[in-house]
Amino acid sequence: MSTPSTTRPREPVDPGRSPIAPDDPRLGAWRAFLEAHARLARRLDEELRTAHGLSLQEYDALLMLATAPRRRLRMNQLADRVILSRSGITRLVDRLAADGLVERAHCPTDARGAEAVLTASGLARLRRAAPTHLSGIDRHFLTVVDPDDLPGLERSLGRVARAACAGDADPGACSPAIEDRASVTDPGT
Amino acid sequence: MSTPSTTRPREPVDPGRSPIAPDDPRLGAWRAFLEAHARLARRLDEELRTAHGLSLQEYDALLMLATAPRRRLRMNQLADRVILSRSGITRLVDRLAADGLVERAHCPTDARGAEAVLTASGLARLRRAAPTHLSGIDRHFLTVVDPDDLPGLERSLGRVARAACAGDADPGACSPAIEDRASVTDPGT
DNA sequence: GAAGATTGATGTCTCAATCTTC
DNA sequence: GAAGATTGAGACATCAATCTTC
Repeated sequence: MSTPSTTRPREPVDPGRSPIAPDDPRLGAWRAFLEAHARLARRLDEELRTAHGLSLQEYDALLMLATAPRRRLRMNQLADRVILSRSGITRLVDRLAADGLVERAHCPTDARGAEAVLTASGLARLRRAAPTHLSGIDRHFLTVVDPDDLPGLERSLGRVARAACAGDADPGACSPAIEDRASVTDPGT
Repeated sequence: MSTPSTTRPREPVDPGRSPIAPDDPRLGAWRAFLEAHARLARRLDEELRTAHGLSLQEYDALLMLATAPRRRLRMNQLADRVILSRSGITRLVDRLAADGLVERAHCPTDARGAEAVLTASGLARLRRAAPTHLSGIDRHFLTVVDPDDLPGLERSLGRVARAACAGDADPGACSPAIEDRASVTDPGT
Protein backbone atom coordinates (compact mmCIF):
# COMPACT_ATOMS: atom_id res chain seq x y z
CA MET A 1 0.00 0.00 0.00
CA SER A 2 2.97 2.41 -0.14
CA THR A 3 6.70 2.70 -0.72
CA PRO A 4 7.15 3.79 -4.30
CA SER A 5 10.02 1.94 -5.84
CA THR A 6 12.10 5.08 -6.08
CA THR A 7 15.00 4.74 -3.70
CA ARG A 8 14.70 7.28 -0.91
CA PRO A 9 17.95 7.83 0.96
CA ARG A 10 16.66 7.45 4.55
CA GLU A 11 13.40 6.02 5.72
CA PRO A 12 12.57 5.27 9.37
CA VAL A 13 12.22 1.49 9.50
CA ASP A 14 10.82 0.74 6.11
CA PRO A 15 10.26 -3.02 5.95
CA GLY A 16 9.86 -2.67 2.22
CA ARG A 17 13.56 -2.17 1.74
CA SER A 18 15.38 -5.31 2.71
CA PRO A 19 18.02 -4.42 5.28
CA ILE A 20 19.97 -7.60 4.72
CA ALA A 21 20.47 -9.77 1.71
CA PRO A 22 18.74 -13.19 1.55
CA ASP A 23 22.19 -14.75 1.38
CA ASP A 24 23.74 -12.80 4.23
CA PRO A 25 26.09 -15.26 5.91
CA ARG A 26 24.85 -14.23 9.32
CA LEU A 27 21.57 -15.90 8.53
CA GLY A 28 23.36 -19.17 9.16
CA ALA A 29 23.34 -18.39 12.84
CA TRP A 30 19.67 -17.64 12.69
CA ARG A 31 18.84 -20.91 10.99
CA ALA A 32 21.04 -22.86 13.37
CA PHE A 33 19.16 -21.25 16.21
CA LEU A 34 15.81 -22.16 14.73
CA GLU A 35 16.76 -25.71 13.89
CA ALA A 36 18.49 -26.40 17.16
CA HIS A 37 15.43 -25.33 19.05
CA ALA A 38 12.97 -27.27 16.97
CA ARG A 39 14.89 -30.52 17.14
CA LEU A 40 15.92 -30.22 20.74
CA ALA A 41 12.56 -29.15 22.10
CA ARG A 42 10.94 -32.01 20.27
CA ARG A 43 13.36 -34.51 21.73
CA LEU A 44 13.20 -33.25 25.29
CA ASP A 45 9.45 -33.07 25.15
CA GLU A 46 9.27 -36.64 24.03
CA GLU A 47 11.67 -37.84 26.72
CA LEU A 48 9.64 -36.11 29.37
CA ARG A 49 6.34 -37.41 28.07
CA THR A 50 7.30 -41.02 27.80
CA ALA A 51 9.11 -41.13 31.12
CA HIS A 52 6.82 -38.99 33.23
CA GLY A 53 3.70 -38.07 31.29
CA LEU A 54 4.57 -34.40 31.32
CA SER A 55 4.95 -32.06 28.39
CA LEU A 56 7.85 -29.63 28.35
CA GLN A 57 5.36 -26.84 28.88
CA GLU A 58 3.84 -28.57 31.89
CA TYR A 59 7.22 -29.30 33.35
CA ASP A 60 8.18 -25.70 32.91
CA ALA A 61 5.04 -24.49 34.63
CA LEU A 62 5.63 -26.82 37.57
CA LEU A 63 9.21 -25.61 37.78
CA MET A 64 8.19 -21.97 37.78
CA LEU A 65 5.73 -22.63 40.56
CA ALA A 66 8.24 -24.67 42.53
CA THR A 67 10.79 -21.88 42.41
CA ALA A 68 8.33 -19.08 43.15
CA PRO A 69 8.21 -17.59 46.67
CA ARG A 70 5.33 -19.50 48.24
CA ARG A 71 5.17 -22.08 45.49
CA ARG A 72 2.43 -20.04 43.90
CA LEU A 73 2.03 -17.54 41.13
CA ARG A 74 -0.68 -15.34 39.74
CA MET A 75 -2.04 -16.69 36.48
CA ASN A 76 -0.67 -13.70 34.65
CA GLN A 77 2.80 -14.13 36.01
CA LEU A 78 2.84 -17.80 35.27
CA ALA A 79 1.68 -17.09 31.73
CA ASP A 80 4.55 -14.68 31.27
CA ARG A 81 7.13 -17.07 32.61
CA VAL A 82 6.14 -20.00 30.48
CA ILE A 83 5.36 -17.66 27.60
CA LEU A 84 1.78 -18.58 26.97
CA SER A 85 -1.32 -16.54 26.29
CA ARG A 86 -3.76 -15.84 29.09
CA SER A 87 -6.23 -18.37 27.84
CA GLY A 88 -3.42 -20.79 27.27
CA ILE A 89 -2.36 -20.63 30.88
CA THR A 90 -5.93 -21.09 32.07
CA ARG A 91 -6.18 -24.35 30.22
CA LEU A 92 -2.73 -25.52 31.18
CA VAL A 93 -3.57 -24.99 34.83
CA ASP A 94 -6.88 -26.75 34.22
CA ARG A 95 -4.98 -29.81 33.07
CA LEU A 96 -2.46 -29.72 35.88
CA ALA A 97 -5.26 -29.26 38.39
CA ALA A 98 -7.14 -32.20 36.94
CA ASP A 99 -4.05 -34.25 37.62
CA GLY A 100 -3.80 -32.90 41.14
CA LEU A 101 -0.46 -31.25 40.50
CA VAL A 102 -1.63 -27.71 41.19
CA GLU A 103 -4.58 -26.10 42.89
CA ARG A 104 -6.28 -22.82 42.29
CA ALA A 105 -6.49 -20.29 45.10
CA HIS A 106 -8.18 -16.94 45.42
CA CYS A 107 -5.78 -14.06 45.46
CA PRO A 108 -6.01 -12.42 48.89
CA THR A 109 -5.21 -8.92 47.68
CA ASP A 110 -7.32 -8.84 44.52
CA ALA A 111 -10.60 -10.68 44.24
CA ARG A 112 -10.29 -10.72 40.47
CA GLY A 113 -7.06 -12.62 40.62
CA ALA A 114 -6.41 -16.33 40.82
CA GLU A 115 -3.30 -18.06 41.94
CA ALA A 116 -1.93 -21.39 40.84
CA VAL A 117 -0.45 -23.25 43.79
CA LEU A 118 1.83 -26.24 43.49
CA THR A 119 0.55 -29.22 45.44
CA ALA A 120 2.71 -31.70 47.29
CA SER A 121 1.92 -34.15 44.56
CA GLY A 122 3.00 -31.65 41.93
CA LEU A 123 6.28 -31.03 43.69
CA ALA A 124 6.89 -34.74 43.99
CA ARG A 125 6.18 -35.24 40.32
CA LEU A 126 8.50 -32.41 39.38
CA ARG A 127 11.27 -33.88 41.48
CA ARG A 128 10.86 -37.26 39.91
CA ALA A 129 10.92 -35.77 36.43
CA ALA A 130 13.81 -33.40 37.03
CA PRO A 131 16.64 -35.93 36.68
CA THR A 132 15.29 -37.06 33.34
CA HIS A 133 15.02 -33.56 32.06
CA LEU A 134 18.30 -32.30 33.45
CA SER A 135 20.00 -35.30 31.98
CA GLY A 136 18.46 -34.51 28.63
CA ILE A 137 19.61 -30.91 28.74
CA ASP A 138 23.04 -32.09 29.70
CA ARG A 139 23.35 -34.75 27.01
CA HIS A 140 21.77 -32.84 24.16
CA PHE A 141 22.79 -29.30 24.93
CA LEU A 142 25.43 -28.63 27.56
CA THR A 143 27.87 -31.29 26.50
CA VAL A 144 27.34 -30.50 22.83
CA VAL A 145 27.87 -26.78 22.99
CA ASP A 146 31.48 -25.67 23.08
CA PRO A 147 32.08 -24.63 26.71
CA ASP A 148 33.82 -21.51 25.46
CA ASP A 149 30.68 -20.51 23.60
CA LEU A 150 28.40 -20.91 26.59
CA PRO A 151 28.85 -17.49 28.19
CA GLY A 152 28.42 -15.65 24.92
CA LEU A 153 25.44 -17.74 24.15
CA GLU A 154 23.79 -16.91 27.43
CA ARG A 155 24.59 -13.25 27.13
CA SER A 156 23.50 -12.78 23.56
CA LEU A 157 20.39 -14.90 23.74
CA GLY A 158 19.43 -13.21 26.96
CA ARG A 159 19.57 -9.91 25.14
CA VAL A 160 17.52 -11.33 22.31
CA ALA A 161 14.87 -12.50 24.74
CA ARG A 162 14.69 -9.12 26.41
CA ALA A 163 14.67 -7.24 23.13
CA ALA A 164 11.94 -9.40 21.70
CA CYS A 165 9.46 -8.39 24.33
CA ALA A 166 10.29 -4.71 24.42
CA GLY A 167 7.18 -3.06 23.10
CA ASP A 168 4.90 -5.93 23.93
CA ALA A 169 1.29 -5.19 24.63
CA ASP A 170 1.62 -5.87 28.32
CA PRO A 171 4.55 -3.91 29.75
CA GLY A 172 4.40 -5.99 32.90
CA ALA A 173 5.30 -8.98 30.81
CA CYS A 174 8.88 -9.96 30.22
CA SER A 175 9.93 -9.65 33.80
CA PRO A 176 13.39 -10.88 34.64
CA ALA A 177 13.33 -14.63 34.60
CA ILE A 178 15.17 -14.83 37.88
CA GLU A 179 14.24 -12.97 41.01
CA ASP A 180 14.12 -14.31 44.51
CA ARG A 181 13.37 -17.88 43.79
CA ALA A 182 13.06 -20.83 46.05
CA SER A 183 15.01 -23.98 45.34
CA VAL A 184 13.32 -27.03 43.96
CA THR A 185 15.20 -29.11 46.44
CA ASP A 186 14.00 -27.17 49.45
CA PRO A 187 11.93 -29.22 51.84
CA GLY A 188 8.45 -29.05 50.43
CA THR A 189 6.85 -26.50 52.70
CA MET B 1 10.20 -50.98 35.05
CA SER B 2 13.80 -51.26 36.24
CA THR B 3 16.62 -49.49 38.06
CA PRO B 4 16.30 -50.55 41.68
CA SER B 5 16.77 -47.61 43.97
CA THR B 6 19.99 -49.00 45.37
CA THR B 7 22.81 -46.71 44.34
CA ARG B 8 25.07 -48.39 41.86
CA PRO B 9 28.45 -46.72 41.39
CA ARG B 10 28.51 -46.56 37.58
CA GLU B 11 25.63 -46.97 35.22
CA PRO B 12 25.76 -46.26 31.48
CA VAL B 13 23.36 -43.34 31.05
CA ASP B 14 21.03 -43.79 33.96
CA PRO B 15 18.59 -40.91 33.77
CA GLY B 16 17.67 -41.62 37.35
CA ARG B 17 20.89 -40.10 38.60
CA SER B 18 20.90 -36.40 37.94
CA PRO B 19 24.09 -35.54 36.09
CA ILE B 20 23.83 -31.86 36.83
CA ALA B 21 22.45 -29.95 39.78
CA PRO B 22 19.21 -28.03 39.41
CA ASP B 23 21.12 -24.86 40.14
CA ASP B 24 23.98 -25.48 37.76
CA PRO B 25 24.91 -22.05 36.42
CA ARG B 26 25.10 -23.39 32.89
CA LEU B 27 21.35 -23.80 32.95
CA GLY B 28 21.18 -20.05 32.50
CA ALA B 29 22.29 -20.50 28.93
CA TRP B 30 19.65 -23.13 28.43
CA ARG B 31 16.90 -20.93 29.74
CA ALA B 32 18.08 -17.97 27.72
CA PHE B 33 17.96 -20.19 24.67
CA LEU B 34 14.44 -21.32 25.43
CA GLU B 35 13.13 -17.89 26.25
CA ALA B 36 14.81 -16.17 23.32
CA HIS B 37 13.25 -18.62 20.95
CA ALA B 38 9.78 -18.46 22.40
CA ARG B 39 9.62 -14.68 22.44
CA LEU B 40 11.31 -14.15 19.11
CA ALA B 41 9.40 -16.80 17.19
CA ARG B 42 6.19 -15.39 18.52
CA ARG B 43 7.08 -11.90 17.41
CA LEU B 44 8.31 -12.83 13.96
CA ASP B 45 5.31 -15.03 13.39
CA GLU B 46 3.02 -12.19 14.27
CA GLU B 47 4.83 -9.72 12.02
CA LEU B 48 4.61 -12.12 9.13
CA ARG B 49 0.97 -12.92 9.71
CA THR B 50 -0.26 -9.37 9.95
CA ALA B 51 1.80 -8.12 7.04
CA HIS B 52 1.49 -11.03 4.66
CA GLY B 53 -0.93 -13.59 6.03
CA LEU B 54 1.78 -16.21 6.35
CA SER B 55 2.80 -18.12 9.43
CA LEU B 56 6.48 -18.59 10.16
CA GLN B 57 6.04 -22.26 9.33
CA GLU B 58 4.43 -21.47 5.99
CA TYR B 59 7.09 -18.93 5.15
CA ASP B 60 9.75 -21.46 5.96
CA ALA B 61 8.16 -24.08 3.75
CA LEU B 62 7.94 -21.65 0.85
CA LEU B 63 11.57 -20.70 1.40
CA MET B 64 12.70 -24.31 1.39
CA LEU B 65 10.85 -24.93 -1.83
CA ALA B 66 12.18 -21.74 -3.39
CA THR B 67 15.75 -22.70 -2.65
CA ALA B 68 15.41 -26.32 -3.70
CA PRO B 69 16.75 -27.44 -7.09
CA ARG B 70 13.67 -27.31 -9.27
CA ARG B 71 11.65 -25.38 -6.71
CA ARG B 72 10.19 -28.66 -5.59
CA LEU B 73 10.71 -31.16 -2.81
CA ARG B 74 9.42 -34.55 -1.84
CA MET B 75 6.97 -34.36 1.04
CA ASN B 76 9.37 -36.22 3.24
CA GLN B 77 12.23 -33.88 2.57
CA LEU B 78 10.11 -30.85 3.08
CA ALA B 79 8.90 -32.28 6.36
CA ASP B 80 12.46 -32.76 7.48
CA ARG B 81 13.53 -29.26 6.54
CA VAL B 82 10.72 -27.48 8.29
CA ILE B 83 10.81 -30.04 11.11
CA LEU B 84 7.26 -31.28 10.99
CA SER B 85 5.72 -34.72 11.17
CA ARG B 86 4.63 -36.43 7.98
CA SER B 87 1.00 -35.76 8.63
CA GLY B 88 1.89 -32.22 9.59
CA ILE B 89 3.50 -31.56 6.25
CA THR B 90 0.56 -33.05 4.39
CA ARG B 91 -1.75 -30.57 6.01
CA LEU B 92 0.60 -27.66 5.64
CA VAL B 93 0.89 -28.34 1.92
CA ASP B 94 -2.89 -28.71 1.80
CA ARG B 95 -3.23 -25.20 3.09
CA LEU B 96 -0.59 -23.71 0.82
CA ALA B 97 -2.14 -25.48 -2.14
CA ALA B 98 -5.57 -24.13 -1.23
CA ASP B 99 -4.02 -20.66 -1.42
CA GLY B 100 -2.42 -21.49 -4.75
CA LEU B 101 1.10 -21.07 -3.41
CA VAL B 102 2.19 -24.64 -4.10
CA GLU B 103 0.98 -27.50 -6.23
CA ARG B 104 1.25 -31.21 -5.81
CA ALA B 105 2.99 -33.27 -8.44
CA HIS B 106 3.49 -36.97 -8.90
CA CYS B 107 7.03 -38.08 -8.32
CA PRO B 108 8.39 -39.38 -11.63
CA THR B 109 10.72 -41.94 -10.10
CA ASP B 110 8.45 -43.33 -7.40
CA ALA B 111 4.72 -43.59 -7.84
CA ARG B 112 4.24 -43.62 -4.09
CA GLY B 113 5.85 -40.25 -3.71
CA ALA B 114 4.40 -36.79 -4.01
CA GLU B 115 6.23 -33.57 -4.62
CA ALA B 116 5.32 -30.11 -3.49
CA VAL B 117 6.09 -27.58 -6.19
CA LEU B 118 6.25 -23.85 -5.64
CA THR B 119 3.96 -21.92 -7.95
CA ALA B 120 4.71 -18.56 -9.49
CA SER B 121 2.21 -17.11 -7.09
CA GLY B 122 3.98 -18.78 -4.19
CA LEU B 123 7.32 -17.41 -5.26
CA ALA B 124 5.87 -13.95 -5.64
CA ARG B 125 4.33 -14.13 -2.21
CA LEU B 126 7.58 -15.29 -0.68
CA ARG B 127 9.45 -12.42 -2.31
CA ARG B 128 6.99 -9.92 -1.03
CA ALA B 129 7.19 -11.33 2.48
CA ALA B 130 10.95 -11.71 2.57
CA PRO B 131 11.85 -8.07 3.29
CA THR B 132 9.49 -8.04 6.26
CA HIS B 133 10.92 -11.21 7.66
CA LEU B 134 14.55 -10.40 6.99
CA SER B 135 14.04 -7.05 8.57
CA GLY B 136 12.57 -8.74 11.62
CA ILE B 137 15.48 -11.13 11.92
CA ASP B 138 17.85 -8.22 11.58
CA ARG B 139 16.15 -5.99 14.12
CA HIS B 140 15.34 -8.61 16.71
CA PHE B 141 18.24 -10.98 16.35
CA LEU B 142 21.25 -9.95 14.31
CA THR B 143 21.62 -6.46 15.67
CA VAL B 144 20.91 -7.63 19.22
CA VAL B 145 23.39 -10.45 19.37
CA ASP B 146 26.96 -9.43 20.02
CA PRO B 147 28.71 -9.78 16.64
CA ASP B 148 31.59 -11.51 18.38
CA ASP B 149 29.20 -14.15 19.66
CA LEU B 150 27.69 -14.88 16.28
CA PRO B 151 30.22 -17.42 14.98
CA GLY B 152 30.24 -19.38 18.21
CA LEU B 153 26.50 -19.30 18.29
CA GLU B 154 26.23 -20.71 14.80
CA ARG B 155 28.82 -23.35 15.43
CA SER B 156 27.50 -24.54 18.77
CA LEU B 157 23.84 -24.44 17.88
CA GLY B 158 24.58 -26.20 14.64
CA ARG B 159 26.12 -28.97 16.64
CA VAL B 160 23.14 -29.08 18.93
CA ALA B 161 20.81 -29.40 15.98
CA ARG B 162 22.80 -32.22 14.50
CA ALA B 163 23.18 -34.01 17.82
CA ALA B 164 19.49 -33.76 18.58
CA CYS B 165 18.54 -35.81 15.57
CA ALA B 166 21.23 -38.43 15.87
CA GLY B 167 19.34 -41.59 16.63
CA ASP B 168 16.08 -40.37 15.21
CA ALA B 169 13.68 -42.92 13.84
CA ASP B 170 14.32 -41.92 10.26
CA PRO B 171 18.05 -41.87 9.52
CA GLY B 172 17.41 -40.02 6.29
CA ALA B 173 16.10 -37.16 8.36
CA CYS B 174 18.39 -34.44 9.59
CA SER B 175 20.08 -33.87 6.30
CA PRO B 176 22.40 -30.91 6.06
CA ALA B 177 20.30 -27.79 5.88
CA ILE B 178 22.28 -26.45 2.99
CA GLU B 179 23.15 -28.35 -0.15
CA ASP B 180 22.93 -27.10 -3.70
CA ARG B 181 20.25 -24.58 -3.35
CA ALA B 182 18.83 -22.14 -5.78
CA SER B 183 18.60 -18.49 -4.88
CA VAL B 184 15.31 -16.93 -3.99
CA THR B 185 16.18 -14.01 -6.20
CA ASP B 186 16.80 -16.10 -9.28
CA PRO B 187 14.45 -15.31 -12.11
CA GLY B 188 11.40 -17.43 -11.43
CA THR B 189 11.95 -20.34 -13.77
C1' DG C 1 -14.01 1.83 31.74
C1' DA C 2 -9.71 -1.12 32.49
C1' DA C 3 -7.64 -5.38 34.22
C1' DG C 4 -7.63 -10.47 35.55
C1' DA C 5 -9.30 -14.66 34.25
C1' DT C 6 -12.25 -17.80 31.79
C1' DT C 7 -15.05 -19.67 27.86
C1' DG C 8 -16.34 -20.65 22.90
C1' DA C 9 -14.89 -21.10 18.35
C1' DT C 10 -11.29 -22.28 15.49
C1' DG C 11 -6.67 -23.63 13.60
C1' DT C 12 -2.71 -26.52 13.64
C1' DC C 13 0.08 -30.42 15.09
C1' DT C 14 0.58 -35.29 16.53
C1' DC C 15 -0.25 -40.34 16.85
C1' DA C 16 -2.29 -44.38 15.06
C1' DA C 17 -4.50 -46.51 11.36
C1' DT C 18 -4.93 -46.91 6.34
C1' DC C 19 -3.98 -47.06 1.41
C1' DT C 20 -0.84 -47.49 -2.35
C1' DT C 21 3.36 -48.76 -4.30
C1' DC C 22 7.96 -50.50 -3.80
C1' DG D 1 6.58 -56.61 4.53
C1' DA D 2 8.54 -51.77 4.38
C1' DA D 3 8.20 -47.01 2.85
C1' DG D 4 5.65 -42.67 1.26
C1' DA D 5 1.74 -40.20 1.95
C1' DT D 6 -2.86 -39.32 3.64
C1' DT D 7 -6.86 -39.46 6.90
C1' DG D 8 -9.42 -39.54 11.47
C1' DA D 9 -9.32 -38.62 16.21
C1' DG D 10 -7.51 -36.15 19.86
C1' DA D 11 -4.46 -32.66 22.22
C1' DC D 12 -3.16 -28.03 22.72
C1' DA D 13 -2.63 -23.25 21.28
C1' DT D 14 -4.72 -18.79 19.96
C1' DC D 15 -8.23 -14.83 19.26
C1' DA D 16 -12.39 -12.59 20.41
C1' DA D 17 -16.05 -12.24 23.51
C1' DT D 18 -17.60 -12.42 28.31
C1' DC D 19 -17.87 -12.07 33.34
C1' DT D 20 -16.24 -10.19 37.61
C1' DT D 21 -13.84 -6.93 40.28
C1' DC D 22 -10.96 -2.92 40.46
